[in-house]
Amino acid sequence: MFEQFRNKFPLDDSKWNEYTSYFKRLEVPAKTILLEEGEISKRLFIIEKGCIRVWFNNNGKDLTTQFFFENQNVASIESFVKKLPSPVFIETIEPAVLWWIHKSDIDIILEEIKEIPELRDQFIDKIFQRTFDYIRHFVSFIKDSPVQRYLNLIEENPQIVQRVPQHYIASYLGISTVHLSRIKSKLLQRK
Amino acid sequence: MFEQFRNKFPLDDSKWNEYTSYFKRLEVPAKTILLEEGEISKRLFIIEKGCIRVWFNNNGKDLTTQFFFENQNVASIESFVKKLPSPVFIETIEPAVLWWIHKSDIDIILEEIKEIPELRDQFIDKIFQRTFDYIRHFVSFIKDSPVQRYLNLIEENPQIVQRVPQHYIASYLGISTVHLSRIKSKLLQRK
DNA sequence: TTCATTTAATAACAAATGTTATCGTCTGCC
DNA sequence: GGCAGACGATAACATTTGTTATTAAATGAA
Repeated sequence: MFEQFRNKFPLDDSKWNEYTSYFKRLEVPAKTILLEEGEISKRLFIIEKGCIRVWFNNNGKDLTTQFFFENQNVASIESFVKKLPSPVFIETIEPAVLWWIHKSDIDIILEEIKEIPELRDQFIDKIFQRTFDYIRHFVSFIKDSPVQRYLNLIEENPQIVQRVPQHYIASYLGISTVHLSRIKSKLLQRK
Repeated sequence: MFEQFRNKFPLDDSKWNEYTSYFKRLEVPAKTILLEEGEISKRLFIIEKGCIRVWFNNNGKDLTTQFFFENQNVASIESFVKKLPSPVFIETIEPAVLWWIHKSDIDIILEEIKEIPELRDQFIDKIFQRTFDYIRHFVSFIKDSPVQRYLNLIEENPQIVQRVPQHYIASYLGISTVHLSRIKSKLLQRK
């Protein structure tokens, strides 16, 4: 699982082995809740196989805010970083193989990593990049119509359209399931 | 201008004086464009007095994405960090007194600061916090109705409602000027 | 002050989107 | 194989929101 990342980290083998040994493997069925709303996020997950959504309950309806797939890492980020109750659920969509690491272990790794300029800068870049991604996502919400957002999704994130049930996608796009269904059928007519 | 921040930075006076000397004062009228769309953002602004908006042109209509007030700092963040053309304009709303620092000077300061654990962690916290703020803002967009978003704005950011022309606020809320006007009059009726 | 410009309110109408309900299909499980 | 539950399409209708046009008020510059 971790070999593919090996060359990204200028660490000697003993450190590398120590760090990877912190991760535990976890196999779960579809619709498994990995983090409850209100719980403090203490585990960071890396997805070996499967797909995960982040969502929250809004007046009885669930709103999905993010999807994650193979090789991505998932946590309720503010809860994880600041030890606050999570505003969201984290739940598998498909049966999944995951690796997770405890917050306290990550903290140990980070303290050490922050002393190595190259890795520290890599870490800072990652946080920045995450911010930029959120900004992009946000801007597309105020800029694009639902139809355009759906077309963007097909273009930029085909995995979501292919692997995720449609009603989750609808709430991710900020529209009702009925409306998404209408959008799809109108797009089909044009072809 | 900078004395108020002095105690936040564990630096000796010589470093402090060097760093603050990088900043230049700038006084501009209302509706001054500080950064053009397409331009690479090379200046970070700190607002001593006045108010600024960040916006972009979407099919002939301008969409405002952010407002900034006294003591906040402003740049087209991804453009500034990655030296890419800015997708947005930065423009004063009121006559303003600003202090700005060149990207190359910030880079010098950051390189030094990253070696001081306390300041480095402060910097990392700032980036995280910015991300969390974007997430919050984004979530309120998919979660709340325009009426609720307007009420939140009054509650959480009264400065915006008080100092910013209403048509900018409308686009910031993701609605038309007419709709915002309707919302206001309906809220007045209820009282 | 005066005039042009900007800003905000409102009405009338159009378009987009949500809601509820129904039906058919698919899927996983016993 | 059959059944319950999940999923998606569609229709009918309701509500929200946008568009365009008009008017009035506020603002700023000469």
